[in-house]
Amino acid sequence: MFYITTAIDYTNGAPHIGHAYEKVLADVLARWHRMCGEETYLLAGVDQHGQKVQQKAEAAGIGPLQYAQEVTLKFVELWKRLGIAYDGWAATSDPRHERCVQKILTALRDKGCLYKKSYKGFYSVRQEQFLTDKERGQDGQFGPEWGEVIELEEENWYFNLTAHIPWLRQFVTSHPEVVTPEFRRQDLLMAIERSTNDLCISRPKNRLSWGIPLPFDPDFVTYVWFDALINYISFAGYESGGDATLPDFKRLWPAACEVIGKDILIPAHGIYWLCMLHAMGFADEEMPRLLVHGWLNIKGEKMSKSLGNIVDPQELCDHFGAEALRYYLVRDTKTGYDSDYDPERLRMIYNSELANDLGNLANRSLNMCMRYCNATLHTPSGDDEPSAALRQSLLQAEATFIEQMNAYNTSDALGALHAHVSLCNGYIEQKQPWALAKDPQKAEELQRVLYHLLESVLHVGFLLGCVLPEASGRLLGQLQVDVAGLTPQSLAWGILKEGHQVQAPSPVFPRILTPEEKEKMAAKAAAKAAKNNA
RNA sequence: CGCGGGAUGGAGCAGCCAGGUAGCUCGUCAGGCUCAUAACCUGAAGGCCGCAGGUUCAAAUCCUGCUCCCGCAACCA
Repeated sequence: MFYITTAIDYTNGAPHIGHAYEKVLADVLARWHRMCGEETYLLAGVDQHGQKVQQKAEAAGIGPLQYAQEVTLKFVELWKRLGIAYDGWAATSDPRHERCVQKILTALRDKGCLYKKSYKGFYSVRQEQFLTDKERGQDGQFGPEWGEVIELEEENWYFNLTAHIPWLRQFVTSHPEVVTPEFRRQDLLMAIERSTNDLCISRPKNRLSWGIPLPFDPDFVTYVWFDALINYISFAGYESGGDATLPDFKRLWPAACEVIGKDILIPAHGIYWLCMLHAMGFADEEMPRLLVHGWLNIKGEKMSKSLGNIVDPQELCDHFGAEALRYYLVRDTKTGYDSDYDPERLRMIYNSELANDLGNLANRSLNMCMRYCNATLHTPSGDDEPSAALRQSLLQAEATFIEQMNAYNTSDALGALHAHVSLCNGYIEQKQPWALAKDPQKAEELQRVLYHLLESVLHVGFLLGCVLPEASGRLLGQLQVDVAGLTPQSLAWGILKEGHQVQAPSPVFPRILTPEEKEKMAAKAAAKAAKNNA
């Protein structure tokens, strides 16, 4: 079982390109494992509670649930548009989740992991939060942005996080596979050394009402992380009491891959979450594995509302198509590292690798098959050096693809496929099938060439299915092959059978044109029309 | 001296760990081909591999120092 989760997105604003990247990455990995014949479960969802949602809802003059649901809809629409095929949906206002959170809280309190204590400090009424020295300005005072600052004493519930830190240190040290990439694990190890405080897990209701009430102290709601992180197990069926609408926890857990951003590794997932699970009684081998991705910057700058450089993924889909965006995101980003979003690169990579190289390869190969061989393929008899080299190249590309996908390295995996596509285009120049077609003596060689090309397109098109499900389907449709039951591991040369019939091609990856190019094309078409009329 | 990442032809990157002709994608220029989505193939131009030292027969690669850029800096409830 490959149980893969994504960070649940906070519903205080519309999704941006960074949200899209994470879901696309997770979806590609999930589709990859499904394709390999592994039972797979992809969980996505939204984090709906908390102060920011409450504030935004108040500003909008509606209830927090309604506000959260409206924003949730934007996420759901985007995932649909991007083809994110999740099996479970984790919305934290779901009663099944709330029940689970409360069960866990009760169990932890009974175990003695939670305690209540009082805290006194400076509190900003306007921002509704306690302030620390970090918020003080140069002059040592709290700035005007905090409004009225008062001293306040408040009781709250705490989780005995520090009691679990020695275990965590030992666990993360001795299990390097728990965090990918490795340099993030180093960050985590350093952060663990700085973890010296317990975690406050409640908010008084008079301050924050939009949350899950503590089952043993109704004046408080649950702190948002203690609520949100639990989604990974609550929606996997943990302590569900046999709820048939939820999966069987024993089958799913532990998560093979929790996809998160670098911003929430420390402290949320790397420290809180692992310690929470440990406190609940999960053993070392029941801990999830974290896949930490980087951020998308916009032309070298951090994406932020104040810079006004937020990129709307829906608009990108309108412009370039959802699959072009999917390909770009997982091809141009080295998993784990930051990358720079640039629509010019999107266009460039799509046009070059998909339209010009793969799409055109499929198109020209199919077309030659139609023209020269009556749409009929024949298994090759005889061999030659370039054809043998092509088969070797394909074998190599597939091995690399499998290896890199399993290592979450989508970019190099796709790069390997593209390398083979390039080789195929060179092979065509070398063999010149249009010349072979003119010589009846060369019929056998011609058939061999076309067979090698289409078998290649078939293999590449099939593997690409985890990134471009729709385009892959159309490609395979034109080849008239059914890949049901096929896995990357069982992919062997010779899927196309003697006498196989193919379809007339139509471009699977139409070029994305710039406005200038479009104009040029239109002018040319007009000139042609005028000529035809004359 | 807080931690980490980076500086490689016009752009984006690989190579560095295990020193030995500087490679890839895009762009530019020139050819070729005509099956194809103004696509494809071949070739060329373009880099003192951030700076300065050192080790070595040999340094983008190892060591030392420096400059510049970029993140992170938990807890702050």
